[in-house]
Amino acid sequence: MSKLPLDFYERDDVVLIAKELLGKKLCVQSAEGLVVGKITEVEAYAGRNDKASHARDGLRTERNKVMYAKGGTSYVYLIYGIHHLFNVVTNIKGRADAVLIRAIEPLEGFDLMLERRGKSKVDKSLSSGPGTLSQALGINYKVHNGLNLLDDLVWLEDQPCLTDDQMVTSTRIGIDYAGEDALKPWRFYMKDSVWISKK
DNA sequence: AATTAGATGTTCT
DNA sequence: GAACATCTAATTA
Repeated sequence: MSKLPLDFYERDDVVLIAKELLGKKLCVQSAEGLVVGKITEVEAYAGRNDKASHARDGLRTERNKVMYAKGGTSYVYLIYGIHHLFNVVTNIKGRADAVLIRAIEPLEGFDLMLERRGKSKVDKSLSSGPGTLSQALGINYKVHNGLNLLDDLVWLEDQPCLTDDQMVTSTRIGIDYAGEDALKPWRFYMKDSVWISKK
């Protein structure tokens, strides 16, 4: 039930933090109600030496500037003109690491998620994918970008970490433009979960 | 079951 | 103007 503290986010190892985020609870409060999901799939993006990151080569733009904020900040942006992707900024201020949340298992607020997704049944398609999860949680890049995850709008709650044999490691999705960095094994998902974007 | 195409809008060259 | 950390429906097999 306790929120992840600043210390958790400000460490200098995105890959480790990404792995530890598996199984944690992601909570979003809105006027319509509270929605909670368990994180089942993540990807790590490093501020340095990672061509797949928006912050590659120290690049600083209007869009990615929140990646340089302190750990425990949200980074939400629009992709393909349609989907809102939710990231957790990590590392200290000035170091642009981030973890992309790619899938969740719904825990609370089923009705609200179904309504927002225009669905009538709870199944894998409700929130297994970075775009659909944001829709289910009501995350919008104009509203939820640059928020402090220690506040009461969007936050993460602690849960036991998984062991390495409870997770699967793979390359990241949709970053073919990144050259050899596309081969980095920085995507992690829960082995025994159905709530995964794809194997 | 697997592959393809179209949607959509913001950012960066 | 091209590319983009995607999803879905429609098409092909």
